[in-house]
Amino acid sequence: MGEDRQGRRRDAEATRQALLDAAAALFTERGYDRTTVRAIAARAGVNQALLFRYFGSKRALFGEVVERSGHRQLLTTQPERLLEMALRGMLPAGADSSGHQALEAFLRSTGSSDEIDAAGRLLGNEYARVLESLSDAPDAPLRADLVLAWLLGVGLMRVVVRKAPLADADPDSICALVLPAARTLLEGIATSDGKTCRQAQ
Amino acid sequence: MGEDRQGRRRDAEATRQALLDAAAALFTERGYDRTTVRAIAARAGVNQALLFRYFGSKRALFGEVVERSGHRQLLTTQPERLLEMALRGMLPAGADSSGHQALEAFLRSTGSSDEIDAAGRLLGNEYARVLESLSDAPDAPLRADLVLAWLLGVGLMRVVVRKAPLADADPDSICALVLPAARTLLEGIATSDGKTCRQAQ
DNA sequence: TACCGTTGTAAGCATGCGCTTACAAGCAGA
DNA sequence: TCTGCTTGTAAGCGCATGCTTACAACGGTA
Repeated sequence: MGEDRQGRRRDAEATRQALLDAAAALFTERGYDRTTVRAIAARAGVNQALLFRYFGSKRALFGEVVERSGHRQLLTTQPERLLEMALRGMLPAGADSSGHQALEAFLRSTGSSDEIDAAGRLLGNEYARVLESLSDAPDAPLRADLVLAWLLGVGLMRVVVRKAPLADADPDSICALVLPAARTLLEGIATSDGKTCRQAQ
Repeated sequence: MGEDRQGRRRDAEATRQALLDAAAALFTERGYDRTTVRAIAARAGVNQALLFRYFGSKRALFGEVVERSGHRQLLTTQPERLLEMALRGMLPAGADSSGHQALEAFLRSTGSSDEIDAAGRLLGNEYARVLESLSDAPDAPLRADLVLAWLLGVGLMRVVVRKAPLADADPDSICALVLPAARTLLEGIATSDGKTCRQAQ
């Protein structure tokens, strides 16, 4: 354990980044509650007192982590591809485990505290706004939320509950089932009584 | 606070039930980590040492709670109605807050520990088996998991993240959007290329 | 070289947690 | 009434946590 940390021995910015990276990794792996400041400092190869010097508190650190990786991914993904990218980000089969790390970190941290949930709400708002832009329906915001809920639910079952067969299914099969349904939901035209025009047979 | 607890002053079965009820309520409200054994005992109006006498550990208590309310709901709901009942159970607008409490308790507790996740997996298996029976598709188990994931995701956004507009939408609107799509997913026949037969308009 | 703010360190404080222990009070059978 | 098991209680143990403090080492500047 303990990352590199070679180079200049005294470099505030470098240790800040090391802490940020270590925190992102641990929050993603274990969630907020089960990640201790001692573990973060240890993985970063840094004295834990520095964590408080640079970030003030564990919660503030979490906020910076989510904000950083959340924005980073949203900004580099084009809207039409967000749905698939986010879904595949929930399916840690591919090597690109860093993709949409923020969603996973948040997923493992739900219910830890009101501030954590609030941070998640902000992140969710950004994702929803993008998804919403893909829909013409009058209730597009609600539809976007439902799609986002599905993404989170799949992630929940897959990475934290690890329930078979979902946890073992290959990403392509999942995408083949989820993406068309999600797109239908986003694109579907609502009738006056609130039901989608497609009947439930 | 402290529930009734009148009647016989010394009644092991009654205090066991009081603890079970208090634990169910608190786990549902706050999740596993944020619920303390002291709080459970206090709400039950019982000395906390008794909790350990009767259940051995906090985790064992959680297991009994989930098993009890999970089974109870599953046994009293007919398969065809499970989907709607479980979904509405996630939307705590109606007064029937006790419905599918187990799913909500689990939802707020994900990631607390491996044993907790395992308990959730067992519960999920039971729900999935019922949902799966509604589908004729060859990959019915996976489809059932995806539907269950959606239910959990909606609950996550609604009760723990409380993200608008999903959190504020009325249950009927949500059902009108989710149920047809979920039923389509369950009933839909997969074509050779993996897309459902119903086209996206 | 002498200084001084910045960066790093070791130790510990206060708190809340799950859980245990030692003991009192109630109740049943003799 | 006496005995012995069951039920309830008060106190606290040991530990891990987030966070703080007092101090040492470094390195640029004068």
